[in-house]
Amino acid sequence: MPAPLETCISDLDCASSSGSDLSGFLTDEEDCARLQQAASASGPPAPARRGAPNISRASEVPGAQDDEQERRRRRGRTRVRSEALLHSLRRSRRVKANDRERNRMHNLNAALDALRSVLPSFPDDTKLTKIETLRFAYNYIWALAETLRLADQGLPGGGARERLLPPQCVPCLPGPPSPASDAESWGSGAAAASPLSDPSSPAASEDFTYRPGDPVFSFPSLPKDLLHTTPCFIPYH
DNA sequence: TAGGCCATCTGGTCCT
DNA sequence: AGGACCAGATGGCCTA
Repeated sequence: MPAPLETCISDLDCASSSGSDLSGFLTDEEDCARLQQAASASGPPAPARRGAPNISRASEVPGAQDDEQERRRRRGRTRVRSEALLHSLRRSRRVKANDRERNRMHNLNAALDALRSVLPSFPDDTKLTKIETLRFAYNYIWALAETLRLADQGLPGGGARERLLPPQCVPCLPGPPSPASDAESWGSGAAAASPLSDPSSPAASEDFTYRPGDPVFSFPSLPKDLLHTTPCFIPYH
């Protein structure tokens, strides 16, 4: 036979697993108040009360046996209350931890959004998934670094950087897509298109799969061979 | 309807 | 002790 307090606690447990919206969730104070109210309302354990007159006050029924019963009842009440408060404390900590975790994930998502915003994308309303954002950022950084490296090799003195990567091209280089020509320049697919000479290329180790027709980012001023070794792409959604 | 993506909850672990 | 971080579980939403 479930006591009111147990019912109350199980209600709280149910609330904790009910889903994402915590707007209707009990606050810590509400938890405590509710639990304490339930504990006091439930009074002594049911078996002690059953079928007996009110003998809760020791002064009314003197005697060692009754005193012992009263002590047991009090111990029981104390134990129930401490368990309830412990439960409430745990619950309160859990709710706070959930809140922190939610904020942490929101911050992480905000950082991902910031990363998306500096990555070239096409079409404009395409939103990269998290994993796509990370992979593409990896590729993009690799491509820019490779651009600088080749520029330095070809045109020592540093002027090449500005010529190859004018400010307006960083970070949004793409321009109008030309899937057909790009796909052609990539060959018939990722595997066919990338006889990668550079093992450090992201494409050499990742499962990037480019399909003909996918929008491909082309770097207008990049050497052609860099295009072949730089699988920057945005997959269709 | 299955699969992918995502948000959230949760308990464990590590760090300050 | 409390917070940050992490990974697993779960359920909702969307799309092919």
